[in-house]
Amino acid sequence: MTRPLSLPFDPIERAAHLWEDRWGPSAAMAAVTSIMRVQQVLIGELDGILRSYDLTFARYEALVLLTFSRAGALPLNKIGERLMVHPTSVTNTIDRLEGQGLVERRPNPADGRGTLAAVTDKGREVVELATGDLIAARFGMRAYDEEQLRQLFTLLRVLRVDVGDFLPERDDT
Amino acid sequence: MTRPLSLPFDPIERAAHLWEDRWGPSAAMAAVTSIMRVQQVLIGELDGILRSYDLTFARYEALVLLTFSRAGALPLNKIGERLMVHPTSVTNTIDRLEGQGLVERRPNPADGRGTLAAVTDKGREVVELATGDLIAARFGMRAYDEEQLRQLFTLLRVLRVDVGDFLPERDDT
DNA sequence: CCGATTTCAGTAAGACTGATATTA
DNA sequence: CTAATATCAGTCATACTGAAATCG
Repeated sequence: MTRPLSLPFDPIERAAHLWEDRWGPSAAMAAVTSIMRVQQVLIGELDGILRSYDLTFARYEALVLLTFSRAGALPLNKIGERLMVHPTSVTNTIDRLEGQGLVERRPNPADGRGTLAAVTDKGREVVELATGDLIAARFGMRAYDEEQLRQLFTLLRVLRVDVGDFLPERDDT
Repeated sequence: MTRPLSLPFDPIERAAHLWEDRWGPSAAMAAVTSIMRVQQVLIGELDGILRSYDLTFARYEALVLLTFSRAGALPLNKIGERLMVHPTSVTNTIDRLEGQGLVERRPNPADGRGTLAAVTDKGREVVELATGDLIAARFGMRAYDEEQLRQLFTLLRVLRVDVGDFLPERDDT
């Protein structure tokens, strides 16, 4: 992306003012547009960092998920559930990781229909290195302190609950 | 996207805990992952709404931008600047809008190298209708009240300033 | 000549639909 | 039999690189 020097004004704020004059309250529109823009910036930076390892953030997430599982292996459908991606996208992601030797496919001993994706040793090495780089770059979130990061997480979780990504913690009393 | 019924736990929060045990503070990772997920949810809903008009959110944004300009027309490079998209993407976006009869290309009278994109009457109609639908859907942000929307905007602006999207308002005293 | 504007050709990653083989 | 699992083929919108034509 060409970074064509900062605009002298906030383009989203400007749009919001014009919006307000024409269609009324613009807070939702301004927030949505901000999310889109921030996501675009972040994915650009993260994919840029991961390019050295021939990874994208999507594939990195899958790898990390596998290293988090006890056996270093998960059924593809579980991967899709956790990462919230389409089954065909999981197949595609694992194809690529397998092609890079970071993951291996095995039949699922517990379900003859299923396949497990298992991290290889090389996969674990790459995750460690890539994670180091991402942490050094603070995941592209250098602008925020810990408190702000928590605020963001909490605010965004409101929507994730609302769309039914997961059931909010039940009280076990 | 198959919406495979809510998980009984927050997958991002779970990942954050495992992360913490292994690599330390996870707030940045949790926030980034949340942004990615929320963006995915929102783009899915917005593009779904706009599909009736054969639009995507990206093309809708370009159309709105044009209707906000005085003459209903802007040079392609200005569109790219405001929407923060790559020049070739602007060409592609305008190609599609033009193919749908929502926009017309004209030579830029002020710069022989340049091209203007101008909204057509049909383009203005479609924007009105599509905007009505988006507002009815509250831009996918039904989970939030006005105060939270402002918080989100403000928090996200911190990053947009940090990466140099625009110069924060100077004080004209 | 240098630089800005736009387009084009080509590549890549991802999201999705619809169909299919396999197995619970 | 139905439903779940994974894959495949193919489509689509987008992002990008590199090169080129045009003009200031």
